[in-house]
Amino acid sequence: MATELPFKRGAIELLILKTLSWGPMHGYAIAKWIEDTTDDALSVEEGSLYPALHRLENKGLIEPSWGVSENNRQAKFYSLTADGRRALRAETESWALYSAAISKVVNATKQPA
Amino acid sequence: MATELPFKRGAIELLILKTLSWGPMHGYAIAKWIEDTTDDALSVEEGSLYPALHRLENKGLIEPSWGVSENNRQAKFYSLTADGRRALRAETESWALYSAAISKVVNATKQPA
DNA sequence: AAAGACCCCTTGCAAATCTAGGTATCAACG
DNA sequence: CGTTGATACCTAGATTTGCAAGGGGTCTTT
Repeated sequence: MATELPFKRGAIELLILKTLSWGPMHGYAIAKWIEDTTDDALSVEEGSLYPALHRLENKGLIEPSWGVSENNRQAKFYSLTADGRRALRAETESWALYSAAISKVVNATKQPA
Repeated sequence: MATELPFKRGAIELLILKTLSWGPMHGYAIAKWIEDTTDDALSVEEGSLYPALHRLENKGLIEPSWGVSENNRQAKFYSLTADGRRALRAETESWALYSAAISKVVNATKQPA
């Protein structure tokens, strides 16, 4: 009974890039891995997944190539491009700053000036 | 020169609720306080701020009343309602779960199964 | 033969942030 | 006294993006 946590802006793309940093993977497996890794706290809907993959491809951050999945089905394997690796670093850093900033407010204990 | 960190979905509302937990405050001051507290890592645009305030008001989470600001100007002071306090608790918890889940993926070091 | 998991996709809605404008008041400065 | 800058509020429109709800097809298991 996972608490359904809707994705915020841009989060899916970051997670996809991170997932692909392990090596080429197809969309369905990417979604599964994210769900597994977060103990189903986050669920990656296909209606969010595939558009996100296409956006990343259009931006030149990932590259597709057809292959055969571990279950013997046709599948599109995506791999990170050099730009994709750069974007992953940038967005990871950005996420760290962002979540730190939010936490700073949420955990504030002092009155405003 | 703060790194511009665009807000994700729903984040502004959480920060506004948190800010108002200190007591009634007007919109302009809320924005300033958030920017100060985060050392300008987050900047609260007025085009995001006021619609967010109106949304919160429509949901019954905050309540406005006109008064005079510390700079001797007419200002709309918002205060948390009981529902607003509940929402603050709920969204704080939700943010903690969400950011933990994202971090779990972003900081993962092991290969997927 | 049927069911269910696997794997891809698109359309269209809804929500929310930001850009770019606008109005008005007050204090301070030249 | 006129102008500038900070204060304080607002909205319209563009853009983005997550998601619900559909669709298609393949492979395995029962």
